[in-house]
Amino acid sequence: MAEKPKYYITTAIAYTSGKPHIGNTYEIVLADAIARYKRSQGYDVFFQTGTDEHGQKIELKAEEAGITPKEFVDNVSGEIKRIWDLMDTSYDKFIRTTDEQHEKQVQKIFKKLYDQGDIYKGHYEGMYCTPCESFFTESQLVDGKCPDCGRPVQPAKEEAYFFKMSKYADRLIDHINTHPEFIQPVSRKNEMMNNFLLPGLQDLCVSRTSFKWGIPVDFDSKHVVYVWLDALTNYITGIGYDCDGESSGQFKKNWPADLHLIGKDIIRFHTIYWPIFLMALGLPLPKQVFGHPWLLQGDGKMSKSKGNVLYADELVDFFGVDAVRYFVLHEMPFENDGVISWELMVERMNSDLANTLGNLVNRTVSMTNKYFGGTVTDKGMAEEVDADLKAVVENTPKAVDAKMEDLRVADAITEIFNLFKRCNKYIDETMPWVLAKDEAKKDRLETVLWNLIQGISAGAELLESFMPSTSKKILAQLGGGHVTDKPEILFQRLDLEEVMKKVEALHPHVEEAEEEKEEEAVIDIEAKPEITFDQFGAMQFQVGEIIACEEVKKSRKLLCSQVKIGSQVKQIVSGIKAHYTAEEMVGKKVMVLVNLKPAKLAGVLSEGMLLCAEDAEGNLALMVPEKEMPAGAEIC
RNA sequence: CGCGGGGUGGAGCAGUCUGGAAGCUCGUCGGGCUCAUAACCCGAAGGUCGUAGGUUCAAAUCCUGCCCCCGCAACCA
Repeated sequence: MAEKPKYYITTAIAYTSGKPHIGNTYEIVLADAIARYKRSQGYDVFFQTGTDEHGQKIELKAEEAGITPKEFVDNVSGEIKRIWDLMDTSYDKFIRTTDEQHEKQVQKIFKKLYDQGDIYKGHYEGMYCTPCESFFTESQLVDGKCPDCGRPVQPAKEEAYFFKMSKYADRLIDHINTHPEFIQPVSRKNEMMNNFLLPGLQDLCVSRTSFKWGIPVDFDSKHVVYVWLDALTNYITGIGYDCDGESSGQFKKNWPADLHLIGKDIIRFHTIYWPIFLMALGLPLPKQVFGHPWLLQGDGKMSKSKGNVLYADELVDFFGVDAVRYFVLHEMPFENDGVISWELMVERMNSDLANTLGNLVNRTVSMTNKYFGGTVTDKGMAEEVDADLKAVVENTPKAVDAKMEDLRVADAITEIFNLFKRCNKYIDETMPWVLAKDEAKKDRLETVLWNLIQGISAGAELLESFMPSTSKKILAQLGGGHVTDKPEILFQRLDLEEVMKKVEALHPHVEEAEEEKEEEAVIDIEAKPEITFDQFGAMQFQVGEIIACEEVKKSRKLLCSQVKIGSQVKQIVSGIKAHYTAEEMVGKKVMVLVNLKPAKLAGVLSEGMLLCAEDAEGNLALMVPEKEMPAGAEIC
């Protein structure tokens, strides 16, 4: 009565700031394929996904939309769940970080870690955006600026709770070294070690006071729990972890997780902070974290501003659920980013799904109907050519298994399609239509069709993990020897031009973007709150003459200029190396914000700011006076 | 000298750890076949494996320099 081995797999929980694009959707489909495969192998699988719903960004988005944060996340979380369901994913639990059970546990965990001295109160020094009244970590900055309003941020302090990362660093380093499979792909391991662990881990700030939409620290109501401590714990709270030792049987059975499937951008959180939190809680670490690559749009990264974002539901409208599943799983290599575009999608659809697979099923069903009225059995008239087919049929499950063991899902699918190709070849080798003309070869013909049906069925069964409904449809059509009388077209070939026309109708942006360049580009940026004249008056602008300029060593973007303003000379560092050389800076008269608090950039003191205009591509242009003006002239 | 990944026929990728005749899918061209969704099968053309050197009997693979691209990190005051 050996129990089936358990397998606990999770995806990262999706952040509810907006509708997920195909890249996000890839992750859930990948996880689903692995979960289904493990189930088919007899594992007792628990598959968890969900949504991460706290944080300032959401608070702001809700405000913009004029609804409460809860209403906002209810909407988006519902939308995400709808897409996960649309993609036919077989998750067992969809957790939301706003679930009462989760929130309660996070509070308890925070308290426990505080009581045992892993969390202490201190001061947070981070980058502060004054207009937005928000702190950001370096990693949240967009191009070094405030991710919300795009303005520069300043270093500042606020009271905060910290987690003593350093206390557990050695244990983590040891764990990573002794468990080479822990971080996948292995190339990521070095990145984590060299960048974060070996130089010494800094303590992590685990609370915020600058916004409200989070789980409150119950013993200090000014603070909410930092989103990562909140989000990561979903992996244990979702299966019934209890901080007071009352964890559910489900938790005891499933933890530690066998696989955390995440995007490569958040590997750091999952291979450093999360393990350390677990150590602090006295829990075992997950067995494996796999940071999968990204799906990118052909002509550059997906971004909403470029208008080239692909959404799962839109793709499904064009191609159907299983075709989209097939594409994302097949096109995504193991270690490098994959590419998706309408053209590639149509190509895969036509060549793999319609031609190789769909047509194979269709021709097999047709022949079985035509020659045997829809029913064949094994007549045992084997010939030499059958051997190779049978060998492939027999070996494919093993090959698939080997690939899946290494999480090489794309390769596993390729193995299955190789089987289908082999079946197509078998038809040409045996030429059933020739056999059909000779009554004496009737039994041989029936054997051939039987072999074919066996082969295709074997492939279809393997396909269940990847394209569940297609798998069912094929098996139903073949019926183990009693085929349907009318083969249903599994995948209809698509005409690329027609598809592109429809896409064009849906997304006219491509043309618009070109027109914008020809006519005159206009840029709308997010409006900032109104300021008073006094606030404006607080800023002092003057004309400055650049008398010397050099590149800042060890920096990619910075130029350090000596700027003459009246009789004094200020040193100003600017991130404009990509747009101006040091030589061409010298002699320019530019607009300078003079009374900005000095700060160090790359260790170099900067005592002001050179003002630039920036276009949509991030090109910069220094502001220069339209007429000759002396250095030091006030700008008002 | 911050860390790391990448540059392989027209397109998208494997191969690099463990040197030994450059592979897959699509596209192109030619042939075959007609059961099938103008599908299927066979064959061919097409690559100095980013670049310059080095090690070796032998280098896409190992070593060194350089040039591009991309992540992370950082520093766009």
